[in-house]
Amino acid sequence: MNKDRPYSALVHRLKSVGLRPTRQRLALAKLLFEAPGGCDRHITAEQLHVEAVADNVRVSLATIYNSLHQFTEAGLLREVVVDSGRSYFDTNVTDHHHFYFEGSGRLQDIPGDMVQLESLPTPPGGAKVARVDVIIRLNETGE
Amino acid sequence: MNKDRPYSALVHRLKSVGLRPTRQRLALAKLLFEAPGGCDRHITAEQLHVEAVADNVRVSLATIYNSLHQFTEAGLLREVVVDSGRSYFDTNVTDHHHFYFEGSGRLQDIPGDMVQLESLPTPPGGAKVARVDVIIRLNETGE
DNA sequence: AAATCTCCTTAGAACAGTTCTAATGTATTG
DNA sequence: CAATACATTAGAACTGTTCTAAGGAGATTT
Repeated sequence: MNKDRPYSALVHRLKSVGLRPTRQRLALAKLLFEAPGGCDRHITAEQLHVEAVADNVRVSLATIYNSLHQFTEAGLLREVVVDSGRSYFDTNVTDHHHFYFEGSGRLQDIPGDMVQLESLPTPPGGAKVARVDVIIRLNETGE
Repeated sequence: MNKDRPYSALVHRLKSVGLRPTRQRLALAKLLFEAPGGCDRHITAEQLHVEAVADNVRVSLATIYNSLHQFTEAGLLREVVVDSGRSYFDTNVTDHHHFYFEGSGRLQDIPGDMVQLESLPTPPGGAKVARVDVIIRLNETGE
């Protein structure tokens, strides 16, 4: 498809959410959204930093955190909290839930329509539901 | 075998899960399980430490962490992960879920039977379901 | 392209929550 | 009561994240 042409899909994507398409943001967006294999990713800041460095992208950890938060703010990523002390960022921003492998710390998507919630209780005190997270915590047996 | 006088229900409770009823553990158990009001609690290590000190219980933060983990291990507490960077411990170990007020960081129980999950997907690779967490994240409107 | 403005990136320090260490203290056992 | 095994402690260390202040780079105007 298109390579590093000035107006690649990523440049557009960043601009459309009000973010300047800087070198760092583009490189990170490429790693996040155009990973080989194209599947959805669950990545920590540290992991993304390692990937960036391995890909000869000179980027500081601070920028990784800045970018991840900006992308999340812009709706390009979703933050998943399953483990205190680590934040995962999910490139799948559609409605879905997660398996969490407690042994390895790995996350796996569950399509939204595979978990049916009924009789959701009314939020107290006029609060609005921001999101419903369903996390199925798994213990690896063997593997 | 009848050496233990029923000095308190808490002593018994600790012994029955294989924990020595030391002063510190007893004091913390009292704060956790016999709080005035008797309602279920969602507490962080730091909060419990403040309460202990306020109650003239001399206990170090390290012991708070040790005890919270031991209690959790023993099934007396349940750890709830809703926010990376903070661990909540829940005195309600029955099957239930949570409202999470994102603004204030407050947790509120939802009885287990008020959330009906159907068509739970099969865990991949022969993994066992350890627990299913449902977290309804709320935005406070007003206040 | 130069000037300019604004935003971005950076290294390292700072920070919060948690765990570790190793010395001392205490409940239990014999 | 002595011996033993486990518990507690203060503080250091560690991890993941955020902050700071200075220089760098994209956008805009000339």
